[in-house]
Amino acid sequence: MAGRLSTPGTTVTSRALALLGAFDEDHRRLTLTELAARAGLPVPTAHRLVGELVAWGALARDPRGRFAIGRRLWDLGLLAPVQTGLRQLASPYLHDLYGATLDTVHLAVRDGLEVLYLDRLAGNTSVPVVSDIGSRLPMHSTGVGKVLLAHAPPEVQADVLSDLRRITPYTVVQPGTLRRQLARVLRDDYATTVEEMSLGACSVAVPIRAGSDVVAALGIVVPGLRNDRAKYVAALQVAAQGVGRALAAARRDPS
Amino acid sequence: MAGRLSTPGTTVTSRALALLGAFDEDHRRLTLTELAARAGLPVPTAHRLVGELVAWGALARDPRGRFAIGRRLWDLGLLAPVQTGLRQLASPYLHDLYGATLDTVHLAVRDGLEVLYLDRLAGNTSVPVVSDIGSRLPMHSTGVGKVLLAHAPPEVQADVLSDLRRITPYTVVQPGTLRRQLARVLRDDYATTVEEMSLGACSVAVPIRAGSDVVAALGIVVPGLRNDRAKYVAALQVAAQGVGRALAAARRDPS
DNA sequence: GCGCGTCCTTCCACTGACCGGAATCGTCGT
DNA sequence: ACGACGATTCCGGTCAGTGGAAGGACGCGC
Repeated sequence: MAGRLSTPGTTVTSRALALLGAFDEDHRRLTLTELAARAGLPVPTAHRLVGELVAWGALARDPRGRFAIGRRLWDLGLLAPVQTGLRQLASPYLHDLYGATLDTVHLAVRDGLEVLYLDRLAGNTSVPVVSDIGSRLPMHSTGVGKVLLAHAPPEVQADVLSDLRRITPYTVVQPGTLRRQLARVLRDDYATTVEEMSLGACSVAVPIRAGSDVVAALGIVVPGLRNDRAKYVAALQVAAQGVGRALAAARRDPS
Repeated sequence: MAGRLSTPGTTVTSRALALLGAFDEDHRRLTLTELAARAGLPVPTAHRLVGELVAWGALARDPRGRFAIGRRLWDLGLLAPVQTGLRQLASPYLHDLYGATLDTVHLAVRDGLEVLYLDRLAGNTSVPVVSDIGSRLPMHSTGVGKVLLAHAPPEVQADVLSDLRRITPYTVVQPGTLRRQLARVLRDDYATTVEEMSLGACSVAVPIRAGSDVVAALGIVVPGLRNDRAKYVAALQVAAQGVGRALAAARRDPS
């Protein structure tokens, strides 16, 4: 009366990964039962797998017996190639930029149809900023997103343009309007948003290039854009070019 | 003539984890064959498991067909509880400190018998700094290490004191000397090093407290320590107290 | 062009590691 | 004391995983 009832086709590995996938921004700590439910596994099965994950250090138990992502996965995550390298290289330039403006500064790359934020220096202003390191936001409503979208392959652009969600009253939801904006981004080599992601927040962003490819974007969030737009664009471009040169230098050296 | 020859006791999960564990600081990119060898698995077995890991996003293939840690593991790593929370909370204070001094600033915790660096703002000076985010260094030769060691449980202190590796000619390798320094750290509430980790680099560090527990350390690396030591200590303590207050506030609020 | 070395991928029959319902064991709150 | 809930342990049936062998896909030297 025992036997295996798991739906065929499910591998052990995929189950272990499902357990890891049960954690997200809003669920950093889970009990075994929650974990099993979120991963779609029976409790005893989850128990055994989780035991192995904990033994290895992928998960950890907190004092209350709940589970969380372990330190070893944190270590591994830092080894992820593109992000870490880029983040480390760009870090000093981000700080320079932050020092010069004291506004919130972002480093982001495209991940599928979204923007992935690799780093953020939080400005001390009270501008509402929703991004956070590791978070993803839509491309059509952020400065860095527009830059990355403008340089993305046509099929990505088409996918994004076909589903423009409204986020604030000022979000651009007309494909035609956005397409025109993207053309302008290519021409001017920078993008802006005005309260399109959150009210009271405007942004300017520029591309970061490795050779001729756009590999990331650098952005700044400010309370408003008056006549000082040129100042921000200039500071951003200096920083972006610095990162680009550092990237090129690093690419020649190791790999 | 097929059959299973794997040594009994090895689980699928442990093999998948062994594959992840094959990556480290010096091996960020591996071919399938290297991966299999480092994980101690036959190539076909590694091939199948790696396929699942890639499908899930734990690993990624680069253009040359080699494997590396994937973006999804990077995401997960950011969810690791202690570090992320502390890092996020401390971030603005680190930036303030960096802005005030323009020297390299560190946030670190104790991990076993070593110091684990959670964050670093790289100063633009040319002081040789060996630490990096996620890296581990010995406790007896770094400023943050001495702070954390001074507040560590006696058995940890004993373990560390029993094996003081020499790193530079100035590294403290006499247990008695270090013990006296630790006592002074407790009295003065800050620690210093003078070229004990790398030549040309000195450091000052202070503890970060949550309540009365020391949970982390804040340090700064400078080219030399003259009469300005007091200035650094004061700046560090202001920042550390700020982080401590933020920690206390955060602890009251959510979980 | 051709042989050779290296690495990647597919195949497939055997079998022991995994599965999960059921039962047991804490540990709460009432 | 008792019920409710979650964490553990048990254990026999079975199928997912195993890995040697064979087949490709390159790249390189001659």
